[in-house]
Amino acid sequence: MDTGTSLQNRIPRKRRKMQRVTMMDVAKLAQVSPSTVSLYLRKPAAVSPAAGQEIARAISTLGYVPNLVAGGLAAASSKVVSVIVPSIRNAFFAETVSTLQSELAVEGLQVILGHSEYGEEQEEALVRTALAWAPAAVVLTGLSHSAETRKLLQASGVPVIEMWEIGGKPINMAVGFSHPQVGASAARHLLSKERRSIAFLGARMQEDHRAAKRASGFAEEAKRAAAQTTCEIINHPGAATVEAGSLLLNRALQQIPSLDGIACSNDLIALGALFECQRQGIAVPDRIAVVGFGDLDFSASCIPSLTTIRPSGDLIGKEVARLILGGIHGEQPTAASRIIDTGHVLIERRST
Amino acid sequence: MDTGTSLQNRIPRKRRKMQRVTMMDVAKLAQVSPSTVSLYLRKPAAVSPAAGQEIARAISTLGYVPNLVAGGLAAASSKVVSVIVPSIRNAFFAETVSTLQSELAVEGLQVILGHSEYGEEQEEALVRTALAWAPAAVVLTGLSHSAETRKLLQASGVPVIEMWEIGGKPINMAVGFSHPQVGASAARHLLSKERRSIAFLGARMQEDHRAAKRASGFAEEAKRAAAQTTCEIINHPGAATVEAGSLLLNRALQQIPSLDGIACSNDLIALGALFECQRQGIAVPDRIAVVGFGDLDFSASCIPSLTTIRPSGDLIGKEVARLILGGIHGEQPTAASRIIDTGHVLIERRST
DNA sequence: AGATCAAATCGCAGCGCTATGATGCACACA
DNA sequence: TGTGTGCATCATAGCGCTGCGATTTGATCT
Repeated sequence: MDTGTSLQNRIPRKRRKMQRVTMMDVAKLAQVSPSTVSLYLRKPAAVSPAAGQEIARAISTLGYVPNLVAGGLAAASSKVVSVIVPSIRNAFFAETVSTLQSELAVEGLQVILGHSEYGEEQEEALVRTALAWAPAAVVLTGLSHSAETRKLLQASGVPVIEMWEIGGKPINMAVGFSHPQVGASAARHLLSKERRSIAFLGARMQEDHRAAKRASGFAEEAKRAAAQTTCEIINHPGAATVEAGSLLLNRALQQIPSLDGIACSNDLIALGALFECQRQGIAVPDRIAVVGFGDLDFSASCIPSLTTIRPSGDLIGKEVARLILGGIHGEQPTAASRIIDTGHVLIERRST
Repeated sequence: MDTGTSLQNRIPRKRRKMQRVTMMDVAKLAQVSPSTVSLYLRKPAAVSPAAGQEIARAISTLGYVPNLVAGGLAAASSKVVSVIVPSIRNAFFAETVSTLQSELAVEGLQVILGHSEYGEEQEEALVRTALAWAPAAVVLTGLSHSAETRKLLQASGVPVIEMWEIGGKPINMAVGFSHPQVGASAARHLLSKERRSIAFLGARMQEDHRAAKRASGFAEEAKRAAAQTTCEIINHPGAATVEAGSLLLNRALQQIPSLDGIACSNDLIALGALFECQRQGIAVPDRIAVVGFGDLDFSASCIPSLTTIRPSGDLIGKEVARLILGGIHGEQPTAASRIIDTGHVLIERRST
């Protein structure tokens, strides 16, 4: 009614839940200032052993859990790395993400995950929310992104690492290998086995640009290396599954009756092709030689064991982690170290 | 020296980077207060259309990206869900995480990922950092956790969902299925095929409690259902791989020469067993029937196609998302809806 | 004893946002 | 004309922490 009311309302209304244990509570119990607690948490060595012990004791008796959200806000960069992959169901990326997560966890960094499902628009939305976390770094898959995505990332000033592909110009840093070269290796291998009617079997290549590049690398090498070679690229619009492998093999046989060698964009497809051969009584490698890609779990054990190209998702994860951690420790990557080629290895087994 | 120095230092030193576009910048450009911008971002309907348009325009011209870290701090709960799985390389969990991530992304929630590698200590550390993010929910795998982990979670007041297992008492909510029942289903199926010398082949069962429960469910059902049944549980200490499947099959044959049926804790192991049978000329299912678990990508396509139990990691992801989103919208789960049984389905194929 | 210096500790001012009421305003009612 | 109602908008007070100096302490030197 009267102005007294508004004066009364000046009484600070506590929004504080009085629940969460804060750094101040720890400080109080340990008889030091909050700053010292903060310092202890970040660089324990900078605090005297006595105070450190006191603080440690207080933390454990109170069950204090630091609030990284507050820390991130205050420090203007959160201890988070945003990782965007096409699909975590894909064993390639699962391996990389797994390794990356483990390596980053050592330094207290968290991985925030997103799947683009091979869509640039989806990726853009993911990048947008990723940046909203003021992450320590953003990790993307491949070098193809929408213009807007690039702009967003560039404007943010956040370190960006593109993985699983090199060969174009990265936004900032890249860790991976050349997909055309992988295709070329597969082609060379088949040609070295005297195969002259060959095909590349891939899935979803309209969206999966990396698979498409493996395919074109394959075709170009085939054309370049041997004049009288028949070479086809065959695409399955759906996902790269074992079943797709069967389908693709049949289509390849239809298109090239004399087919004697195939390279697959994924070991799952290769496995499907192997099964289909078995079903139809086609001898592998005598009649058809098969090269896969990925060196998945089963590839060494299947029948016949699968010749394949290992891209080393593991190593990619490690290198990405190294770049991120280096950046956090203030290292400026040199021009050379901005692009890391993890290479690929062709593992010859019984299927060729 | 004199007090003047400290007075001079009173001049506020700006730490502000003057880089990041903030909500205030948007407000200024749109000629409204920051509060209105915030309101618009959270509930656009509460703002007048005119102001809304103005704000939207300002956001896009400035390229404003909201800072979720600041938002999380102010709102005392961040738009993050922390998910901890044993391993993302495992196709089961990859599937669940993938679905969960997609479902949560719709409402602007992010997934933070951690792998426990089947270690309770690791899990505890992960839970600790997870809580440091004041997440909207924490999702764990399984019902077995260290006492400290339970305490931490309970004290935090954050909603906790345990997935991929039901049958014990969850911390809060659980979505999954009964592993002993899965084992029992496998046993019943083998028994129904007149198999009486059977084995359960599992990997890493000292750490993977869920696999161990499938094994014991299998053994118990075998014992219960038929008196003259020979039944062994065979464990491989390493990871569940195709190669482990080969090894395990051989060990099983050694221990039970009359072996005529196996159940595997994972389709990868089953595939390995299948390959080993093929190598040794053992007819499947005539001599040995094989049941898997997981219904992985290859299971329908391998030779012979694999009878397996589908746990539906997809559905688990969906239900977990539903619980989380319900909680965010203020729904209080009833006692019944706290535990969701997603069941399992035995898919009979040619291997039995 | 007094001066000097490094190490340890502390106080302050934000980080960018949201929650909470308060305020302003147009319109309808008495 | 004065008052109530409801909507749109706003000002304020933090959320819990860190970065930056400033200050204190204790040891060493002159």
